[in-house]
Amino acid sequence: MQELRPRLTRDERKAQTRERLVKTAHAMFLQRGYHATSLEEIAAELDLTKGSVYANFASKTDLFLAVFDRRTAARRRGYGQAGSLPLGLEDWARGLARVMAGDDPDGRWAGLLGEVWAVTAGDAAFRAALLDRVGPLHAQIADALEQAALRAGVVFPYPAAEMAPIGGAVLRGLLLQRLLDPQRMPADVVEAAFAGFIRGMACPRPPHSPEREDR
Amino acid sequence: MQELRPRLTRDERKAQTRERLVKTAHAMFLQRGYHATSLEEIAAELDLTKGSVYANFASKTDLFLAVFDRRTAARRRGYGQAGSLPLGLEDWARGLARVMAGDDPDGRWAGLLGEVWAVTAGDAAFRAALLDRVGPLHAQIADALEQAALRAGVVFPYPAAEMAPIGGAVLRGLLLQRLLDPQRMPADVVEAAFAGFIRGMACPRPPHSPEREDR
DNA sequence: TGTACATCAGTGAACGCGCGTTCACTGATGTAC
DNA sequence: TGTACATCAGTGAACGCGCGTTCACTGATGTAC
Repeated sequence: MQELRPRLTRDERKAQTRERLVKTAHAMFLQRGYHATSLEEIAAELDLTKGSVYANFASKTDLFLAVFDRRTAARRRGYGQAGSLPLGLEDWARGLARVMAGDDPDGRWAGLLGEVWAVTAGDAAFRAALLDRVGPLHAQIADALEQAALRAGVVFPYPAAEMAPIGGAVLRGLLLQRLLDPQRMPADVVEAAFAGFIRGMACPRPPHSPEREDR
Repeated sequence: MQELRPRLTRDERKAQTRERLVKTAHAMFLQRGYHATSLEEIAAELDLTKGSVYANFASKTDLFLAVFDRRTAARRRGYGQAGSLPLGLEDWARGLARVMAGDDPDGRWAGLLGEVWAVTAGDAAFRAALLDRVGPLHAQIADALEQAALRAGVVFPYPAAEMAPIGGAVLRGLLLQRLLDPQRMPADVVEAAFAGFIRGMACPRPPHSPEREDR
C-alpha cells in the first residue's frame, strides 16, 4: 500500500479540493435545496471540515456562484450545438428544449434557481453577479434564435436579444412545473410547449423587409 | 375616549386575529420571502406575540397554506371573469395573462411559490396539500380554455385538463422572470408571450372532427 | 544534497445569532344556575 | 340580575437546534541558500 494519489503541488491540490467542493455542492443543492444543505454537510461528504470551504470560497453564496459557473460552462457547449444546428424553426426549438429539459430532468435546477433568488433577495451584489452570468447565456440563445429565424424566413415581434430572456422564462416555467408534478411534464411536453411558443411568436417575414433592419 | 372597537364575541375576535395574521403574513412573505420572514415579525406587526400564531395555525407551513387559500380565493373571481369572456382566442389569452400579470406585478408571488416549494421539499403532506389547492384552479382554467377553443374553432394537441397546467407553467415562468429583471418583462410582454404560446399550440379544428370527441 | 525558514490548505472549536415550537400561565369572555 | 365556575385567545419565557462565519493553530509542502 503506497500513496494512491499522484503527487500534486499544493496549488493543484487546492484546485482539486475546490473542484470537488463545487461538484459536491452542486449535487447536494440539487437534491436538497440551497438552504437545506449546510456547508458542513457538503464538506463532510468529502471528509473535510466546513473550514475548508472558507479556504476556497468567501461565503455560501460565493460557493453557489461557482456551482452556477460550473454548470453554465457545461451547458453552454450543449446549447451552442443545439442552437446552431441548421434546422427549421420547429426542429430548432424542439432541439433546444430537449437539451434544456434533459439537463434538468426533474426541474430541480429551476427550483434551485428560484429558491436562491428568493433567499438572497436584498443581496444586491449577488443579484448583480447572477445577472452578469445570465447575460452571456441569453446572448448565445439570441444568436441562435436569430439564425434560425433567418433560415425559416420569419421575424419575431421583439428583437432577438429580448426574445432570448422571454424564451428562457417560458422554458424555466415549464421545467419548474416538473418539480411540482413530474409525471405530467415529461420532456416531450416541454418540447411541444416551447416549440408552440416559438411557432406562435413567429410571423412570416414581410416581403418588403430586408433580412436585417438597417439601424 | 371609549372603546373604539365594536364588541365582538370571542370567536369573532379570534377569526379576526386569524384573518389579520394571514393578511400580514401574505404581505410580508411577498416582500421578504418565506424563510426570511419570521413568525415573530409577523405577529409583532400586529402587536401580537408569535404564540398567537400557534393559537391559530399548526405551523408556519400551515400559515402559508392559509395565505395561499386567501390569495386563491381572491384570484379565482378574476380568473373566472377573464376566462369566461366571449372573446376570440387571442384576446382571451391576453386577458387571462393580463389578470395574472396584474396580480403579480413584480413576480414576487411566483418567486414565493418557488421558494416555498424548494424549502418544503420532503414535506410530503405539504406538497399534497398544495397540489390539492392547485387542482381546482387548473380545472377552472381548463374549462375556460375549452370554451375559448370551441368559440375559435381550434383544437389543442393535449386535452384541456393537461393544457391548463402547461399554460400555468408558461405564465409562471414569465412572471418569475420579472423578479430577476423587472424592467424587461412588463405586463404587455407577458401578455404577448402567453398569447403567442396559445396561438402556437392551437391548430384549426379538422373539418371531420366533431366539436367534442366522443369517448 | 541538506538545512532553516516561510507559506498556507485545511482543522476544530468557538462565536453569535435567529428561528420554529412548546408550555404553563393569565385574565377577559362565556356559561350555568 | 347576580354569582361561581369554565373556557380559551393570547402571553412570555424557555427549549432545542442548526447554521454561517471567524480564528488561532498545525503540519505538510515549498523556497532560499
